[in-house]
Amino acid sequence: MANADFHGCPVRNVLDRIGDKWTTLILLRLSREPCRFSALRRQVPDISKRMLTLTLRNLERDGMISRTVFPTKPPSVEYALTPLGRSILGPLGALVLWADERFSEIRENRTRYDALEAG
Amino acid sequence: MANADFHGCPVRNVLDRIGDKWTTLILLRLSREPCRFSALRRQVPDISKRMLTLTLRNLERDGMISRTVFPTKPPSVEYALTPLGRSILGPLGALVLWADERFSEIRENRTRYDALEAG
DNA sequence: CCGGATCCGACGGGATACTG
DNA sequence: CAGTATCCCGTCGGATCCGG
Repeated sequence: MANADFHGCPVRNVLDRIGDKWTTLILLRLSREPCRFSALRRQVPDISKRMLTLTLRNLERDGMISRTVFPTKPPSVEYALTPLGRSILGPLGALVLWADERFSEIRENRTRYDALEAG
Repeated sequence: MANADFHGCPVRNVLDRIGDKWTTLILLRLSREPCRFSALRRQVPDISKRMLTLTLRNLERDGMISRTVFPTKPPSVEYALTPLGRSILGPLGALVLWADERFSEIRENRTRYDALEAG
């Protein structure tokens, strides 16, 4: 297994999750209401079936979301946040807020930096 | 340029940074006091010169840290948080706290999930 | 409808050697 | 001391096809 030296670091484990491409978007979507697979696909634009499945599996493995199968025909599956999953919404929301407030400033910094580099 | 569709999303831009392997560790280290290149290398275990340089450059480009060159011989360079960089410590700290509090629970969930998969 | 299996390109990041 | 340049490999993630 790779990165064996990081298995014991809580911060790295959490950042590896929320830092990936889709996890945060899924969590934010599920924070509004439980959601089925197909509905998630439509509401999280551009995600592939493969990555949606993998992201949901990882979140389920961590105990952040629950997976409920309804034996209808064809079957339907509903995903919802667990208490553990809901508990990260606070810290995550603070970060999202920070991003919204400061991003224009960051973007200005980047263009200015890049302009100086070009000269 | 890749991921052109994400350039306008504040959340993705921020998560792409703090989600990478070293940025958060650097920020936390600099939150205690300004620090020189070599000191950072020693205090952030296992980081390579290459990745330390790249991470610092990205943070400087975003305006999160400042870079001050002292024309001594040999030269020394000091990195420090800017006000913008300091402003993310709150949200980041909340996340780190959450990680520390919940990681044991997450790890138990993972081992239980993996045990069921194996059976 | 909800996935799993496979193939493949792109990118992050480590190791190493060189520079001012 | 503080980087830069090059090579290389593992992983992430998209596309596609197959199955219950």
